[in-house]
Amino acid sequence: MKTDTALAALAALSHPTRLEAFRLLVQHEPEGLSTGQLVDASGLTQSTFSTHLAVLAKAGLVKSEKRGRQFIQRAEIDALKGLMLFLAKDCCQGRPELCEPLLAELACC
Amino acid sequence: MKTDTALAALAALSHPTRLEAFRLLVQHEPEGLSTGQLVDASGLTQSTFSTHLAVLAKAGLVKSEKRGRQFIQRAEIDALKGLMLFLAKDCCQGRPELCEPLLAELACC
DNA sequence: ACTATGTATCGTATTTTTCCGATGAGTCTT
DNA sequence: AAGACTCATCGGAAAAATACGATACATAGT
Repeated sequence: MKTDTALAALAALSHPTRLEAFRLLVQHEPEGLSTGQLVDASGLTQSTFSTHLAVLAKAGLVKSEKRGRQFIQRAEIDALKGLMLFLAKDCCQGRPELCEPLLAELACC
Repeated sequence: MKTDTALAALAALSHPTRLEAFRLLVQHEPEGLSTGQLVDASGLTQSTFSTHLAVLAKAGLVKSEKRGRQFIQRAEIDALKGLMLFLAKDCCQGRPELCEPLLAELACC
């Protein structure tokens, strides 16, 4: 994952509304949720949430698929994976010993 | 890791200057780097970089230790670990099967 | 065709972030 | 004690993010 991509993903997830939406979408993999359901869950205006969604989409964290007259939003697990790998490489590259405890904790889930 | 902590960490890392500084500090674990060295590497003004550093510190990603008249900055690997666990739990909790490929890739480092 | 529905986009006001120079508070050297 | 050094913080300007209502556009149902 390129640095710019990681930066966009970090920025996208650094907002409460967007992080919550993304987590919600991850929980609803692989069926996804319609934009309207996400708007309802957010408690925000439709237009405001739409711009948030656009940020997530631009960062590659969410993909939408048109179904009828609504859009089904789905979390891009691969993008999350890519972001985590990017972060992990910060400590793993050159310093593998720093990451072993991390991997041990991750293995628990 | 609490959601607010994760949000602060994500926001802190979502800026090019701060991400680069953090990666630099991780590479220099456990000796750390002085604030001045980080300023030089950033190419920014001392004051501007200082505010960036404060963001990283507030998010718990960097700890500083006074040594003589300079401050030695060190990356808080545990905070990074916590953030990665936070992100991992998004997909692992309830959906362990989504994380297995992630763990496989992480194991490579 | 007409109307209702679901969502994106535009325009804009408010807030927040980001950047800088200047200043201030410690610390070392002489 | 004086001067040089390291870094944080303040004040303010410029840029970006965030929120909203209004509008536009496509699709579904009648």
